[in-house]
Amino acid sequence: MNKVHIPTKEEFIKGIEEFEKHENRDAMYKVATFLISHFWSKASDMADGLGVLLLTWNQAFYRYGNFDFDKLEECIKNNLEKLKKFKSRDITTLSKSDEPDMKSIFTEFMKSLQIASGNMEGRKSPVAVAKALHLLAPNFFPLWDVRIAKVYGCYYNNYPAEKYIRFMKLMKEFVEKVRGYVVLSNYQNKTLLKLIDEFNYSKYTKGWI
DNA sequence: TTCTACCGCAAGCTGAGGTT
DNA sequence: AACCTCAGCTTGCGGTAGAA
Repeated sequence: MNKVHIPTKEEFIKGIEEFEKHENRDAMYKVATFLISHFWSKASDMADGLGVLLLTWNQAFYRYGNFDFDKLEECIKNNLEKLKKFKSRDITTLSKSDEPDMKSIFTEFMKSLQIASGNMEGRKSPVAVAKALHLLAPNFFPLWDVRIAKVYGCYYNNYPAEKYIRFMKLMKEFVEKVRGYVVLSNYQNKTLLKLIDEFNYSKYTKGWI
């Protein structure tokens, strides 16, 4: 399915409500968001902030072994200028000319966030990359997981960066359609992309609605 | 009461093997 | 080529039943 199903306002809000009812790890998102914005441009502290989220939310992946914080710090340093630009952007401004930068940044984060030791050394996680990029540019990079990616026809077993770009285009359309559904200040100033992930997670990953 | 063994599970990934 | 399904992987933790 490559066509975006746009929910009604009622369905959308129901998804967000169910997420908040069932999912109690959301505190990590707030803490990590604060750390990233507070320590912006200090790559080492930013890496710690990302770690807060990744090692909790993405525990299903990192239970096999952690990523290397030094590598992540290096990756953030190398991409800080690009990240700064994306941070100030909204996904609705996404254009074809962004694709080379997005692709290279996705690929570099994929390398730096791979499992760094143990039997599963080298294993990569496109889901973790999206979480990291979203924290760094919360109005520009969307969140996904395997179930959500499949529903939107963006399953990432091959060419994950390309699939993520495809997913971004779909989420851009989603944002444009549901913009008027909610007043963000009623949702602890989460971004629309975060709320969309809560909806997607409730509907497609968990089947709560 | 405390120790032990066992079960179930987690905002996932990979590969093989299928279909379209 | 793209896409999907599903078993298998692997670790640490909380809960539980039963033994010591």
